[in-house]
Amino acid sequence: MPKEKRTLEPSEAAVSDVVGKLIEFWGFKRNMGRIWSVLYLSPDPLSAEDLRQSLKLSSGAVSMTVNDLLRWGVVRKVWVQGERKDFYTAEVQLWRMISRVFNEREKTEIVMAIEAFEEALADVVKLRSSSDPKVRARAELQYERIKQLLELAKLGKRLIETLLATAKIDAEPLVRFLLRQQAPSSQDT
Amino acid sequence: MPKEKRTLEPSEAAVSDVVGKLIEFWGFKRNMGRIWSVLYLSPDPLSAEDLRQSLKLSSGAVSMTVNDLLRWGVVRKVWVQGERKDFYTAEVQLWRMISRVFNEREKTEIVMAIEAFEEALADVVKLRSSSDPKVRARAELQYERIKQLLELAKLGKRLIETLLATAKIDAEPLVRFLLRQQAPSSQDT
DNA sequence: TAGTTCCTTCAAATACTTTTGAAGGTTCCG
DNA sequence: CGGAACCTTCAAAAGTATTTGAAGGAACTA
Repeated sequence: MPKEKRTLEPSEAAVSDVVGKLIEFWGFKRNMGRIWSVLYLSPDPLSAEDLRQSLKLSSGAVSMTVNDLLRWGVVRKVWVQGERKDFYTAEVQLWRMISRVFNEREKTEIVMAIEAFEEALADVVKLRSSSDPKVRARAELQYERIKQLLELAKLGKRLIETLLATAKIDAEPLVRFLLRQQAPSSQDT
Repeated sequence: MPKEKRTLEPSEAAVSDVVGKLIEFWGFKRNMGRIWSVLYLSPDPLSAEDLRQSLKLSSGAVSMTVNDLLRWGVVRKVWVQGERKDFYTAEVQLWRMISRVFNEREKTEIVMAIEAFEEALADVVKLRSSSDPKVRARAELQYERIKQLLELAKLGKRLIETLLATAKIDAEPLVRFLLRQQAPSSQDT
């Protein structure tokens, strides 16, 4: 059993850093992205110790971060023949991962926003029949504006749902739609 | 000149809190969302002082946050007849706002990721012709995986570009596409 | 049972972000 | 010029989030 392996290739380090940044930008912990990437690029499952060495993390950090990843379903625990410790692999189906996250996080978030906007809208509606013309005018404007927000949120919700459906049926509506778009004039920033 | 106005209606507070949270989730400062919302719901331009009182912020926070919003082009400074201080209004064109942000932030982010993936891919390609079969196999796998990431990133870029185009042409391809989807079975969770 | 190995937990440490408010600058006005 | 109103800046404070590593527990082996 080799016990050497500890450092990442430059390209592996680069990828895990980029994914780490993206994922952080995305609202997760950077190390979640880094660990996932290392697993994703590894031909075989890795142990917590491997990850600890590759990414220079503390044992606690590896344990906690890996558990986060397991909870999000983007990493899996695997049993390796004759090994006592746990090994991990990355979920390689990118769409699946993304849809899981969208479903649990983005969707929840937006659904809550929609509800809140609806409530606010209901409050404002009451004021639209106020006897005070000033109040009425104000309510009228706010009604329109909140409605805009609500519509935007609903549009967002639909976009997310479309993405989710896409991930399930795999590469269906949205992806097709987007791919169809391709080949624009020529500009490439 | 009335000097009373200081507190928000419950519905205003609710909306600004929701938008604040959304915007924070989104990677901006919560107060950016809160201030923008208050302006968005106000029939007329507000001064820094108005904002300070409505949201119980320090003068410094208002100044800095409003400047952030101005820089992002989602709030505008306006001159009010016979007033010495500055007044502000919210950009009300939601699509415009969003597209501006997407263009400056998301797109930059993803373009950088694409470049990094391409570099990593180039590195790995070199190893594909190694004489060591182990190295070769590893490189082969990593090549495929990084390519997947790259493709995903490019898909993301296209999605963003579609959104941007949408905002310009206003309510064109994507919005239509999404609206077309509408009217599913009935569930409204 | 005792000794290993490994994983998890959690309080403390560190690092990062946001907010505050006082100091300083600018503009305007009398 | 002097004072008032306003905006900005920035160092310090407060608040969050992340990371560490030592302690403890579980599972296995001999």
